[in-house]
Amino acid sequence: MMNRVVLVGRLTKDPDLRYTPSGVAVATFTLAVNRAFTNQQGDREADFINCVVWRRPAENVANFLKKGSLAGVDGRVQTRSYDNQEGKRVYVTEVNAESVQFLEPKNATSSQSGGNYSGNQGNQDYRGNQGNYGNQGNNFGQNQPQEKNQNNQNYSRVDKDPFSNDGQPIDISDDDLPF
Amino acid sequence: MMNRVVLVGRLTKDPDLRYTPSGVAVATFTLAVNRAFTNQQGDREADFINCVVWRRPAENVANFLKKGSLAGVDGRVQTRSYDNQEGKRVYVTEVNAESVQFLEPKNATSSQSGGNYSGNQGNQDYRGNQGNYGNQGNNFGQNQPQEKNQNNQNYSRVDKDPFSNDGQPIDISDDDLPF
Amino acid sequence: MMNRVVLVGRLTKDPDLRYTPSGVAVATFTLAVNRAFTNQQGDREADFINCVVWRRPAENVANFLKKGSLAGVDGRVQTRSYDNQEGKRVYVTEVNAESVQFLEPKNATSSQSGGNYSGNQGNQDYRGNQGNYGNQGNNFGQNQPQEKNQNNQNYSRVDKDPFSNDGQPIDISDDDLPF
Amino acid sequence: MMNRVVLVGRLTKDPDLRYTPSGVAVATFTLAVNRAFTNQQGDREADFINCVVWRRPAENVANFLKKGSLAGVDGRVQTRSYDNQEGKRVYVTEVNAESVQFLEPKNATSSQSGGNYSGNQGNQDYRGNQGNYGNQGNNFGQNQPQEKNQNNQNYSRVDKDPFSNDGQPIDISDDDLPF
DNA sequence: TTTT
DNA sequence: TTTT
Repeated sequence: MMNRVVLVGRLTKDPDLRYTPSGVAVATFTLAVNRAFTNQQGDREADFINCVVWRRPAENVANFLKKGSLAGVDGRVQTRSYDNQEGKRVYVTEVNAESVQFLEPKNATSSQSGGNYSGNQGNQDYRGNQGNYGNQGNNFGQNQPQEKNQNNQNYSRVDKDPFSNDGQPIDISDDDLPF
Repeated sequence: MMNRVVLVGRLTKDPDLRYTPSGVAVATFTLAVNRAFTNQQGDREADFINCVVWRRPAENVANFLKKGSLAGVDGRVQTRSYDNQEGKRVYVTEVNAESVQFLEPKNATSSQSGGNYSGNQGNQDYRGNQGNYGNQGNNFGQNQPQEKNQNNQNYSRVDKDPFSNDGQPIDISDDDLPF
Repeated sequence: MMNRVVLVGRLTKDPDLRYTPSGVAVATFTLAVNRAFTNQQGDREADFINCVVWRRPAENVANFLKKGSLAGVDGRVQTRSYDNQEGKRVYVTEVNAESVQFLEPKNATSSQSGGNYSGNQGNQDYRGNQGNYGNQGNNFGQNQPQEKNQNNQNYSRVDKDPFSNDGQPIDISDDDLPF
Repeated sequence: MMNRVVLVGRLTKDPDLRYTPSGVAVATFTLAVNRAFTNQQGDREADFINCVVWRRPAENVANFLKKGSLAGVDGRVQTRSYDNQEGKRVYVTEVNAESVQFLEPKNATSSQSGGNYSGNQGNQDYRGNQGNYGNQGNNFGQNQPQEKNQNNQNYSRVDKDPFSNDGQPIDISDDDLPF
């Protein structure tokens, strides 16, 4: 089967970075993607699309993107469900970002060249360099200049729905890792 | 901004065709898209992605696809929200299918060549050339052979969330048309 | 069948705008898209992808993009062939851009909000609603501030291969219109 | 930058499988993708898009696809150039297939469930299982039933342009590996 | 014939 | 050099 999404939009808020109990980074953010057309009232709407990104690119996203950043996402549409606090099954559709592209030019946040935070399709892995997957051809590892002040939390258990992180952390474990 | 999705999967149920008060066709269906990889337990999961399609292609979908049909979708990710019966705001992410491709070969349902039901990607054009929009190079208008028996309803008001059509039709009007 | 391409990259040169004998605008440009990974020598390469765009969006491209501009393209891969001056058949693969997104932020060339030049994705609609096709929700018609100085030619016959416009205009007629 | 292509079409010929001097599998094939719309003469054309796929998925393609097979490709547009026999530089645009999806249902060639030959974004690689990358969740490794009779060649040097394999093998070495 |  |  096939499943591919490409988005370009702006972060509605700073990304949210967390770690699974076993230490895997997960970042979530919402992209506002303005529609190309206007509605019947003549105004342009936007779609607000929830995105998840894992591991190294998650950390890059947390470090280099913030509210308002222009970013591109290449990934897959994913669905999951969980039982909310009222015991009702909730269905969630979101985008699993395999790579996130920073499109804020030269000036913004920090990166001097427009970074590419590629995710789990990592080519160089084939040559055996375990450990820095997702770090494809950019040098974020070496020089991470002036990182954003980040209030990223380190839960031992994080909210099942990373977008509604209303405090009570629940039950996303490593089982939710997409690999 | 950019927003593009391509999916290939199978319908989880027969598509649901409805009409807005002003007579515009809307079909909804869910595509099961098997993932290319297995989870930690070693089994292959699927994503269940809700899709909406409008106008002529909606009718083609209703006529030529059914539960289990293999179909391709080219469209956009869209989000909307509505207030449910408990007065709580519900956020929905779904795929607006601009074109739907029938991938069931020769034999199945009916179409002899694999039809392409192209949708509303030329949005502003729709007002005024009623009748052959979306009918791009296929001949579904002329020969719709052995249509599926269809129980499609014709509400004057349809459910705000077309995927949870639990009977009580609410408040989707022409305002929900994406053009 | 399905055919979808999404690209983000930079123009290698100013776009080239021409007109068919019947007055239809065609712009061509090449996008340099840097690869996410490095080659065996450790350096990052780029793909140089030829793009074609028709009608109103063609004019927008010519007016608002220039060498080095960051742009997004949503379109289809297309192939054609022609006989070159030695009578040899030449096969060409390029991207037909249905919409072009200007991603140069606020400052650059002109546009204040990042325009979206949507193209010919509603093909059959074009006959008859001349004039505002492709102008989806942006206001380029009204305010085209400080247009680039443009040396766009108006051939009565343009080169069959718009990317090798080596002077001798040949044989692209309206037959090459993708609709 | 971003670069994503999704195609569904039919193979115009049996795929061509070769090996680089160092033993890496490369398959090439051309997808005929029918256009959704008709040209001015009213007939439906097709695009003939050259595709390349590497390693394990290359072998799967060679084993399970043949002329006429319906297949989906998820990959990137790539460009390269080489000097032909007349010493003239030739520019090539093709699709690097990261994953290839077999869409021929139940009956055809062999596979009983519609295989997914995923390419070099292989998730399970992250856990260290070198050697069977690209084999994502399908079981082609174990049961490759009734393989097609294949005349696949094993050049020590293969043609620089894998699509014009006119006999004289030239100069594609491991340098052409996209990783 | 390539962009930052 | 094109597929159903």
